[in-house]
Amino acid sequence: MTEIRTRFAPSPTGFLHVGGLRTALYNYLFARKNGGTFVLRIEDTDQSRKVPGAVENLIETLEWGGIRYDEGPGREGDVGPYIQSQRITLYQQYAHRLVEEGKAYYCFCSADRLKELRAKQLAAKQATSYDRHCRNLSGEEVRALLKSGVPYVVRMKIPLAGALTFDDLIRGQVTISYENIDDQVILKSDGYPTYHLAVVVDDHCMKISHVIRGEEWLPSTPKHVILFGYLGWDPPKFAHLPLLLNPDRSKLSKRQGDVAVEDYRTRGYLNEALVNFVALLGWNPGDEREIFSLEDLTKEFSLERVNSSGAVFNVEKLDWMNAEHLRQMPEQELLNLLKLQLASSRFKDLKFEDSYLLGVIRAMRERVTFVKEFESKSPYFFEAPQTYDSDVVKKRWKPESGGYLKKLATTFAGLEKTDKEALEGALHGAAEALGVGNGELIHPLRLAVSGTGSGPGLYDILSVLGKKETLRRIDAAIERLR
RNA sequence: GGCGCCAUCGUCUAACGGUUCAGGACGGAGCCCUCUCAAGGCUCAAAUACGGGUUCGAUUCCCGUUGGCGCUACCA
Repeated sequence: MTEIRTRFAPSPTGFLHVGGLRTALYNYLFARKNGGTFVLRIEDTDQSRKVPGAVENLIETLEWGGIRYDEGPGREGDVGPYIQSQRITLYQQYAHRLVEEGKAYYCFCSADRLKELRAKQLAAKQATSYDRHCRNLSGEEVRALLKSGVPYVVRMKIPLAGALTFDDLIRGQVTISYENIDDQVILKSDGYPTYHLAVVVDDHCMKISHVIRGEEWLPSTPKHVILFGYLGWDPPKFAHLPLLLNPDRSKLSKRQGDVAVEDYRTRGYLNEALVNFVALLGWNPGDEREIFSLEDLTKEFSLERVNSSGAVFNVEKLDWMNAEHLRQMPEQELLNLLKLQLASSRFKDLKFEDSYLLGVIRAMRERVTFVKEFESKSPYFFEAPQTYDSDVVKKRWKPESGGYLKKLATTFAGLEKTDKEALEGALHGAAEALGVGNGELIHPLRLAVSGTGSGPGLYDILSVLGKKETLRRIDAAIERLR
């Protein structure tokens, strides 16, 4: 059996798209699952669309997602280089070989002629396609044109009649008639190959066994299959993934929300949550599990379970998944994330003990979707309340509350142990002594220490804050809410 | 326009001709738990696009229609 080799081949025209993340992920998972190799190749054959820094950004973002390539830029294997602009002579050799063998031809048609042809076809309501004008040039004509320095491209010859059928691992057999395929340009006038030539040459030279890519490539796959045949190579197996869609079911794009992986990263999504989420857009394990680590996915993934219809990128479910991953995360890991978050917050100058932050984590973990919400949803763990929620004051703070809390404070002050049980016992005792229900103390106290009416259990808050801080906040509240 | 792909709750999906009043999850509604808010548990509403076949039997297979999307560049 031949070795499994997959590749992710983005063009460095900007940031990594979430659709790209999923494509990369599936390639990575398939390789991992089958003991194969995952290759990263940069397709930068369009000079005009190059964006500086995009390659570095792509790699960095992939690594953030935990998708580590085995071979690629900076991680050379035997079949490099892995950047197409460094391989152009290779493509040129093959392009000219195809011309020599009569499987491709020079085309000297100007952009203007092509444009005109197009306009004419459009006006006549015909399919727009190249009219193969240069396919019929004589040897002398070609030599003369070449000699006079007229710019040219190389086009592949598509058979004039018949049809081509290829197998797709996800879609089964796909058939397209040759008459619907253009004599595709494979080498541009600037000497760079087009995607079609480069992808075929590289997938062969890099010994790629499975081409797993987006569905937008399905219509051009026949061209690739023809090229593999012309070059005398066996084509790899193809698997065309369903598209990721906007809520309105158009192809996922900017405008209708974030599409860059980096955007989700800065918005606070966990890498494992985003990866888990995109993995499930088009694939499922066959049972009802939904929460997976990258490692789990590696064990479970199979191309057979990839489906063929497009999937809407539903942020609400992503949010839920992020919360799930947050809840499952080991405390120490969450602690590190929280420290990072705090370091870039308005509390960055304050110092908190790990044990204190761990207390915050235990109290808030079930209540947050993002790490930053530890800060935004419960700022009272990091600073005393400056104001008190007026609705809660109206509902919970009665004229006698101040007096009750004063009494409660005295009880607390006398406490030696201030764990949850001791605090609860003390509060119950105080309520009984005052002859009121526990709620008459609990609610005003929550308001006093947190400034809000919602959040973790009161005793959890108190035990995290500690006795001294609790008493200080009670005093402040009595003063201010008088 | 031409060609191709796709079609189950609002969304992600399960079902690989019959254990199905079509299952799960997100979101929504309600109830329980409860010091609040969450989390959790329980319950409810919500789908096989349409029309023909094939078959004893179709969500499942075939055809057509409709719809959506993609491709149709010297972009990938």
